[in-house]
Amino acid sequence: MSLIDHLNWLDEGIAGVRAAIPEMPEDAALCRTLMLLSEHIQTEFEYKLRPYKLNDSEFRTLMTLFSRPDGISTPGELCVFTSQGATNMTRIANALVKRGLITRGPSAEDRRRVVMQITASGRRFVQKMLPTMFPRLKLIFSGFSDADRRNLRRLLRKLANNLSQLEYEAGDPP
Amino acid sequence: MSLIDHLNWLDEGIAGVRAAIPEMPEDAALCRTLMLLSEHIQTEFEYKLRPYKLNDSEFRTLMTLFSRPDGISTPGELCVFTSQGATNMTRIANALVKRGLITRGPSAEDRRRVVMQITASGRRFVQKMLPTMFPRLKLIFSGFSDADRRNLRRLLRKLANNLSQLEYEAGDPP
DNA sequence: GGTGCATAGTTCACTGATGGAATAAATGAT
DNA sequence: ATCATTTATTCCATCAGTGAACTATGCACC
Repeated sequence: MSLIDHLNWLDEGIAGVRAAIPEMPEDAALCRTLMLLSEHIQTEFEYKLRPYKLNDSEFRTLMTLFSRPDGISTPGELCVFTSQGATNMTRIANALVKRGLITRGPSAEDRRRVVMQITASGRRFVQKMLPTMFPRLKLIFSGFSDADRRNLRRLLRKLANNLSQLEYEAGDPP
Repeated sequence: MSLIDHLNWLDEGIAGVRAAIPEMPEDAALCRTLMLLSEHIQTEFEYKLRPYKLNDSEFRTLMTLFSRPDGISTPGELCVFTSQGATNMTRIANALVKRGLITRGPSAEDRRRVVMQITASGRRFVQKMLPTMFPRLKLIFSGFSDADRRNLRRLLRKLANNLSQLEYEAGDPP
């Protein structure tokens, strides 16, 4: 079943539900569409990462370090940025250290802390691996005008804004 | 860290990567934004489902049956619609049957098949549970004009279209 | 009408990602 | 000096999801 067919079926399903519960907001379809798309993009990412024996959490962690001029961060900080628990971050760090992509050592200033830093080898790895994702990434947005991009960005940010409110109002865990 | 802060940080991160690898498409930020939003929406859904002891896979399966006038489907069909493997669908069906929300029996026409049908109790359950999700769902899209909705839908569909092509061209598993 | 192949579903054993509680080391506050 | 807090790690548990083997049924073809 193609993604488009799936979306069409989704709309039908929502319509079916609304036949029984008319108060159901149609926005549910947009939510599900978003989630379905995200799943596919995620699959796409993991498909490109598999040959490099990286999962997405490890990839995001490595990329966060790569994105910094000094290539440095701490587990606690990376937990926040990559939305991972501390337990996981330890495991991710183990994996990346074992592969020589990062180093891990105690911090000089605060010896409770651990400093993680991308290695030269890690940088080379990213330089080599990342570009292989570009062609398909471009295809995903093929046919998008600059206006489309701006529009999508604006709408997604609007959504993000509302979601933030939501979390605050209800005191949700995440 | 709020979602908006996270998105801003994400943009910075991408900018940092582009400093080292200028060919990196900025669309990566849109991808990640989408994924991040989807995660939050997912969290939101599961937050509302937890009190009912349902996970999202079970919920989607139940809703698919609910959306049909006759409330009937088969495991195979539900696998396609809910993007689950057959093994999982068996487990999901087990869980829903045990709770009396659906029935499961052999098909009359084709005795290889199994027929899953939502029960009256299952319908009542959905009627009671689903509306509790509406208020927050509405908040997520608060401030969205009809034009915004149409626009978002259009752009997401465009994305879906491109993603479909992608899968076809590369012969990916999903 | 029997043989062979395809389909549908289940079972079992496994993986892989994540989470929680308890712990250790270091820091800071009083 | 002591106690609470922060940071990271370890261990154990969970949960969704997967792959391979198996069963039962149906379909096609000769």
